[in-house]
Amino acid sequence: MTTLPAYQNIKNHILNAIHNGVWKEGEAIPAEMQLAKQFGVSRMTVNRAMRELTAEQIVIRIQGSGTYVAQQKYQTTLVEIKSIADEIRARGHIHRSELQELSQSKASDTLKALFELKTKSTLYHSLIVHFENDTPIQVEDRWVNAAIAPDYLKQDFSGITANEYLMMAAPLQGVDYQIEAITAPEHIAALLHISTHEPCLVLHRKTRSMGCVASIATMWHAGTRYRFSGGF
Amino acid sequence: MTTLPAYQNIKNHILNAIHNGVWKEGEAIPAEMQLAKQFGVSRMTVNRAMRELTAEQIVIRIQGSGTYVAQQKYQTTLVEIKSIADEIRARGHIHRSELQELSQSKASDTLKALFELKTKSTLYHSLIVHFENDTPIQVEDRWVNAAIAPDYLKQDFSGITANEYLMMAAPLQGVDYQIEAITAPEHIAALLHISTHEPCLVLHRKTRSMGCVASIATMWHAGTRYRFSGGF
DNA sequence: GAGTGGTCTAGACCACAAT
DNA sequence: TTGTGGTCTAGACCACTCC
Repeated sequence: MTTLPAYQNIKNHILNAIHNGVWKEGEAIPAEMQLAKQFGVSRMTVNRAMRELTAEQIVIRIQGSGTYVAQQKYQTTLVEIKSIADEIRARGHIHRSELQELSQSKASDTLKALFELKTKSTLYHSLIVHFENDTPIQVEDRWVNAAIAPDYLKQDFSGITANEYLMMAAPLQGVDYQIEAITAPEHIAALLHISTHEPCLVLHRKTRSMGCVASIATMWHAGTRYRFSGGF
Repeated sequence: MTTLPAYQNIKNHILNAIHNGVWKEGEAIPAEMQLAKQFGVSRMTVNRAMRELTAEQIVIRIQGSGTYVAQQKYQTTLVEIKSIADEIRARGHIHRSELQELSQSKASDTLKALFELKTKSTLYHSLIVHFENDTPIQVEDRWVNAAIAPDYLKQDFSGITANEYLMMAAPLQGVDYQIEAITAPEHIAALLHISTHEPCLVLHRKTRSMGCVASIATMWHAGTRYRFSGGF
């Protein structure tokens, strides 16, 4: 273990003290000048340590008053899921999509239940393959509530993703997700250019708008070519 | 419009220049000394501006080399990842874990890089299987920085999970994740009671404490028995 | 060896809060 | 008025990269 920078030692000292309950939520922490003397360090060094702890929401600082321990942080950790098109473009690669299917039908019993419908309303269905530099990266199998997005069939999905259109068509109220690892059925595997026994990273997403289910999508990714990532 | 702090003006100037394409991704930004002269300001003030832009992932800095525009990011929605033990208990099922391996060693070159170590420090390694009602649900392969959790080897992992102990041992500062779908190597597949060609949902997690990497864990789940879920 | 970022100092002036 | 944090300076030494 190499010697840590002075500001990091100060941060660790503060973090430990809070963690061990020496200072509790809302309580005041010694002033910069005092900590500077205590650690035999310049005030600027203490200031950096405290400024970083402020950015990390460990403490709250009030000018003219003092430094206080912040409310405890969220214990749950989060993973970000990004838009496939934005993600590809952000990497500086070319995003292209191919519309495999676009149709309209009455909801089956299964879909009626999934969409939480009382009657067998009209649904739209699309099957789109997203490419990154001509490599198929995602197959997006989507059902859309016609009542929410009546113009869905008229969209040009080469210029706008289904997701982007839905975000424009109606305000998003809520989302539910599931992520799983399974093998793909034949027609999906073919579109991804993989074999049927290769693992797929699958994201199921249900979005809500206007008080009802707007869209249910299943997004298939080749396990060898795609992963979700995130952090804080 | 009150006058902004000098460091904020510098940040805005850099952000605008990147936004307007003056400097593109990967390109170098003028050195601290040069910016200090250009803005008629001390180098420390430029340093603060650049340090904050680094924390915001706008730029990347390489000591001895220079400052470069980072890749742009975009985020949309979030998935929550819960503690396996809590999750099983919350479902009203019985959680039990089996310690397969617990050892100590010097970091290999690969691990040294992953832990962002400068020297080949001591690491602990554990391999734990988590059961839900006697069905293996997760294999947790974990490396721990001995400097952060010196008592790791002495823990009784039947009473406390490795994750719970680490949360107690040192305050958590940050987490990074990756989720992928791949097939398991033989020894993992055997522990999960699955075949080697069955898809696994794999979570890689790196946690930070005290300014360094505390733990790197790989969590393997049978694709047929486990999924991540969340929403808002 | 020259240039870069990483850190640190010992002062300083200011805006603001508490008293 | 006193003490707090917010900002800034003009130096400095170091580790590192690049040539």
